[in-house]
Amino acid sequence: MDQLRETLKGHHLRTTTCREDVLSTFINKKNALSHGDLEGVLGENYDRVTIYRTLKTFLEKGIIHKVLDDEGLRYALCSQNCSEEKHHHDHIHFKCNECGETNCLENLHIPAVQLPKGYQPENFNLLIQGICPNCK
Amino acid sequence: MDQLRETLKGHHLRTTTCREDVLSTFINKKNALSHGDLEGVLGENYDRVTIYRTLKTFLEKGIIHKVLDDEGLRYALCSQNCSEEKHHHDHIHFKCNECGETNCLENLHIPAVQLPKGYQPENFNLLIQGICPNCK
DNA sequence: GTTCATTTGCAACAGAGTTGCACACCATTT
DNA sequence: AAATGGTGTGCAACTCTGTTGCAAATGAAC
Repeated sequence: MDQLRETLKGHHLRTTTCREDVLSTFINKKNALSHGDLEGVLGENYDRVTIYRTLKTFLEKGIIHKVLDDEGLRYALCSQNCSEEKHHHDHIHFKCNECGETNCLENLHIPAVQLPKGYQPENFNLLIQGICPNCK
Repeated sequence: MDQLRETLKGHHLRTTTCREDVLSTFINKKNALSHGDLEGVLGENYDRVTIYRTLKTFLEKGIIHKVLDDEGLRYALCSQNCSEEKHHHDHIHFKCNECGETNCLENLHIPAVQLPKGYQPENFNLLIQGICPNCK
């Protein structure tokens, strides 16, 4: 519980129950979550709008990052300590076509790609879809 | 013009003016297009809903595929001849942070990634964001 | 405990995408 | 060329997702 407060403080955020609950939901469920997922869990306690704003704040402060698949937008915890200034974002995400869960594969790096002349890459995002170990 | 009819027929679709126009828009503009983009070009001639349904049909038949970036959903022509049964989708997309355009990099392959045990990949989607040659 | 800035809830709104239904159109048959 | 049947289109209404403005509530610092 204090862990939550620490994290929030570390990112220069006031501790509020909503923020604590959203953060702990991310920590407990390990996979990427959509706004709808969070609303499902916390919707009784907090307003839709508040959850949207919490996500937006977390994004800006570098606590979470966006995860995209063909179904839409989700969010996941940043592994490295991202901050407002510096986001680390060369992610590999694996989406299971069976259970629908999306997870960050933290330890992997995206292999170098030889881009055609003139392209100046800034960040990389690899989405792999398939079957996850749990569904195999 | 006959080219369009051929393509539609090849995917078992009736030729209608809307489908021809949507298809030729994709062929002329080479980058990925959102529903909104198409509505901007063709909205005077066709209903919003019709454009949605055309996109859905094209997706199902394998004429176009989804492209996602942090701003939302777009569509681009399938390079290979995809069909209803078989989509070929190991794509690299490059989104320019300057002009906002997203393009498929057709000729590149995604290098192999060493996945942890138990992960069974089916397809890969790499989104690279940065500056494109035109905006450099 | 008071204070002030920040956060929250509510209501209203905006945009994206969907559904049902009647009419129009395409391709096929005669 | 006209009739036919199945498919596609336009319209209206709706749902879902996300946003904005404002007043009331709350957190942190004094």
